[in-house]
Amino acid sequence: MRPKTPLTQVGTQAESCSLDLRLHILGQLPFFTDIPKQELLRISANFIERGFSPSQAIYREGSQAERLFVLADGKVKLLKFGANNREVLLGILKPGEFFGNFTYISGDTYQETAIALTQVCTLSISNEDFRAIVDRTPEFAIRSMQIMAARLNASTQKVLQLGSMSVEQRLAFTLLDLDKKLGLERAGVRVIDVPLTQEELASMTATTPESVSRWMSQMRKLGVIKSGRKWVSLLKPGYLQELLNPPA
Amino acid sequence: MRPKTPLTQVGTQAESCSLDLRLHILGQLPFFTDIPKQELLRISANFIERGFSPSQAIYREGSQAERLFVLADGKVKLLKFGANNREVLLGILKPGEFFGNFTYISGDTYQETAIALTQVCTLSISNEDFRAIVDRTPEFAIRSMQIMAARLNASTQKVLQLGSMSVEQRLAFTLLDLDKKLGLERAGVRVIDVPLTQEELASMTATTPESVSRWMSQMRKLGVIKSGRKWVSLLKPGYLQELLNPPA
DNA sequence: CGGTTTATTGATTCCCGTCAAGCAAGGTGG
DNA sequence: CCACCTTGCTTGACGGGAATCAATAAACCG
Repeated sequence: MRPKTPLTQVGTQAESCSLDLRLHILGQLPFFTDIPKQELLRISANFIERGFSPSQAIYREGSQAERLFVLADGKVKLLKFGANNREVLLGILKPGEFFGNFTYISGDTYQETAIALTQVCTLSISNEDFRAIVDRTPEFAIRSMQIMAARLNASTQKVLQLGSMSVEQRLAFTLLDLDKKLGLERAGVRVIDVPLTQEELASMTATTPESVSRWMSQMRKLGVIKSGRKWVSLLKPGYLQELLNPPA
Repeated sequence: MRPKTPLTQVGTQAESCSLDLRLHILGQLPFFTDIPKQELLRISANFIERGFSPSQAIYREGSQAERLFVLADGKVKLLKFGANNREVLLGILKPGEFFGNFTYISGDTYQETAIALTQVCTLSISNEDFRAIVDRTPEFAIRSMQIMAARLNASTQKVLQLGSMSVEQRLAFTLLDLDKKLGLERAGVRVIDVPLTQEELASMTATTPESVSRWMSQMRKLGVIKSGRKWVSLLKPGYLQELLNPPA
């Protein structure tokens, strides 16, 4: 009933990632298409890479926001502390996504905490370098705005979710969302490829670990999902989708 | 117990605002400080103005997103439909704020609906003109990003609110927030200067009109607030602030 | 002044959070 | 390889906060 984790495993490597990776990663980002090759080389020279181990903080809410990060490898969670000592999980990032400081307002601080969920490799650029690039590459500015717009939409989506759905719907929605973003085929079965505890799932959906567990047990009995310690797999996404539609 | 509305009244004027307003409004925006005078003139020439009556839609979620708006006068609400036919109020804008389409992705649509709460005057610029300005004014791009970052923070704040507070706390928080943003002194009393129904307040806080009414009745008995049809006034903001702190 | 919108209040139901106890999995070290 | 300990998951019992249903009243508008 509870198989071993089917998620992508990463050996406990050194906490840094290969230099080769840098240009490769950056060059493939949709973000940089349309950016002249020469400019790209210049830009990539400004990035530095760094590795992190699972559960290690990449930066914390409130500390000096000095860099803009690109996730090169692994998974990262963004979170923030809310009222009543509750931790709210804002989102999960996969390779290629940007996080950290987008704006460069002198003296500004990070608005949330970023923590590695797996072995992680990041590329990052300083505020100053970022600003310099924007100044000489309008296309870069537009792209940045598009990314921020996408992030804003995602956040708005979360507001909608929390503001209009029941716990069950939020869970269904969140699993479908995670599957769409992080799902992959593993031995012929769809798996959400990120190690999430039920407590983390609870803090994503504004509920409690107990409620998550109860609901997942139920879904497991119905054959809608499979799950184990820190992993979930969707067998009948259609069933979850149904839950989101008004019941009549 | 229920005095007449103490809010700012605007006569039912023509649905447009004076041409003089244009440069005046734009010139005073923090957004445009640091932008060369000459460029500012050029930019302002691209804006067109338009007026709206209370409850009139400025644009709707899903329709072609063609313009970026600046609110010149009046109050606007942004909303979106969530699950279970529930309407979620995302925010309230006051003069000087930007809304509409920030990004110019061809074929993109507005992500939310904007509705006038009062008589409203807007200035707006087309996607193309906006793009042209960004291309030749990096400072403008940075400013835009800062605005988007601020919007993202506000949205994140709302996620935190919905994800970690009780109904009572959300109401207290929301009133304090509205007061900070839209509060003014009227006959020696602080008033939240925007006509909001309890239903709208409910859709801002993810609760029901009944719960809002009950809580407000209670607060009124305690002398914490005064309220009437479509208006609220905070007498003891400190009391509301207390509600937000962990009860021990 | 009639009609519509908005606010109030009570009765009732139920979702889901809290508290509590026990179990399974995984990692570590002897 | 097993004992041990930590971390994560499961399940039950219980209570309360808040949604729902329903009816009335007050405020506003033409």
